Amino acid sequence: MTIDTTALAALLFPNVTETPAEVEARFPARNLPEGAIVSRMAPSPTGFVHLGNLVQGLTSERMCHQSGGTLFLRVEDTDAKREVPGAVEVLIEGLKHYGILFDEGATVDGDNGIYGPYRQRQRADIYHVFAKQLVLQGEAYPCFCTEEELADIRARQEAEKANFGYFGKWALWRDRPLEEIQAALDKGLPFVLRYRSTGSLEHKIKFTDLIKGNLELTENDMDHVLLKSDGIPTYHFAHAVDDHLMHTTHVVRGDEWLPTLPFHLQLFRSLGFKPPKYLHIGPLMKMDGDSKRKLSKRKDPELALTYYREAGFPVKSVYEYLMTVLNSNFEDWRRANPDAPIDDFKFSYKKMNPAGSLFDAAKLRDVSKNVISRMSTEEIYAEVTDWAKDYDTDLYAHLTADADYTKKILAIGRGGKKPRKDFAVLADVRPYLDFFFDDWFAVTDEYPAQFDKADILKALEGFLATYDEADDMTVWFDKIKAMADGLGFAADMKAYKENPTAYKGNVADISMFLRVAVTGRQNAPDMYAVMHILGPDRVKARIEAMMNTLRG
RNA sequence: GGCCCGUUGGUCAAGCGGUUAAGACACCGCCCUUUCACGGCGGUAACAGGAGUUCGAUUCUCCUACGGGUCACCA
Repeated sequence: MTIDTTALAALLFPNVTETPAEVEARFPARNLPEGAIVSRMAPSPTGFVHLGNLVQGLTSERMCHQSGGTLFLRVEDTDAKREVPGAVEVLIEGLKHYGILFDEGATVDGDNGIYGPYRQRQRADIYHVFAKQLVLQGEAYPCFCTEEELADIRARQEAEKANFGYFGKWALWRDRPLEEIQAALDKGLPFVLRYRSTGSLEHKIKFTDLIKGNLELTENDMDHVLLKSDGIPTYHFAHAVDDHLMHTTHVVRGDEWLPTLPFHLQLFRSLGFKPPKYLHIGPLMKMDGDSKRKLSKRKDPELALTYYREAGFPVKSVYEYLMTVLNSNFEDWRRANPDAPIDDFKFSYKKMNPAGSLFDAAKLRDVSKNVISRMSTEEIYAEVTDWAKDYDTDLYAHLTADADYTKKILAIGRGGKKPRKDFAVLADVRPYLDFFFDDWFAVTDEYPAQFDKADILKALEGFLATYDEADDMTVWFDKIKAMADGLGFAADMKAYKENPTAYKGNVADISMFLRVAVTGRQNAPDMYAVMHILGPDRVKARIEAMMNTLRG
């Protein structure tokens, strides 16, 4: 049975007057150098940006910008039900925060570029032109099935152990005569537009994915929905139309799209479009008990980018961590070029792993430690104050009260070949430097029990007796050694190790006595530097306070 | 259940027919060191299993197992 497609198209799209060719003329080819890659990020505005978005975005961004191409942002807001108010802004700001720079596309204020609108809901007219074309070609038809009918089909398929879906004999409206469609329309029944698939499960298609390699997939035999009852397209249809009109050359997306790829290819062919190249990325997984599973938005807070921001991971850290996951040679490159800007790294999709990878929080911390250790004093200061302003206002107040003082602290052991690596996250800064602030500093007398209080007192006294801030480090430490010797503590570590029982302790212990008095703890950065930053008055005051405590 | 993808040490991950199977994180030991943070040296630890193809398979093919994904008017 054949149907009059011209009549059907007129019935379904009475207001569509533009032709596909006219629409195409509004989206001219891009004027870009040979080999330039055009790609996009096409997230749906669900209210937050997640790690997967960033992985995909980073890949697209590197490919576009390293090839002299264009990266644009398209908002896939086709699902009105899931729309979260303000989500587009959250999305754009979030991506900007992580340094994904778009050349074109949706912005907070509107659109930037000639291939817009870049919000799909605003492109309804465009999709309708192509939908009408498919109807005319006999490759699309309206379906008036209700939710109940669809559920019933599914139930019967389950009972029969048949494949699920709307296809073949289950496709109730696939071959209805025009009169019935007309009647349903007259009744004002809602309908969706479906693709009339001629594919078969018996047929395989060969396909080359840039990450997964050569694939053999089964043809699509399902009559998927093209336009929803509100006239807005599904992802599939919007993808084909938009990426064609916007001249996308490469599509980077999660491999959960692989099963629908045959359908997408089918659509491109029906529409007469050349499909883009595809890169399907494996999912990010996490350990859940004994098994791996894909990171889930609902269960895993660490999927949201805001989680890392709150925890105090600098943007650069997250970026570099992701780069180590995406391109395995990145770490080698970074070791060889510790100070090079990350943009100098030659990113290659060929180095990407076809399998999903487990998100490794320990590795992230390690990468972050290195990233932060490489920052200049100014940079770490800016990073930590920026973070503290939002997440630790008390710390922020302390850090900014005297910026020069704070910078001196942050400068300890910074620079040089073996910089200190104290911070994995910016939140680590507070416990690291709290003792530099008098209102945070607390006197403790928690000395290990094996030491005699009298010796500790004598050491503190002895130190104060000869302390001169003008001493250079060698002189300063020689004085401590001399004092240690006088108290029966070994000044020379080697001598001590050879015969530990001959001494009450060693110079390390003496240093520890001072350290506890001055910093309130047994572990701290270099004491010489610490004392110089605190200044002689405070050093003295703290040591004296400790002596009073010890005397009871 | 159908279809699809994947599987190298605890984790990330090189390798792309012949290697003593890299490296990083984590872990352990030693060294350096006035503590810590670094740094150096070393160590434990892997090709899921089985058939083929081949002179030779981690690399190619098939089967099984396991893991993951997908089968919406969500993307």
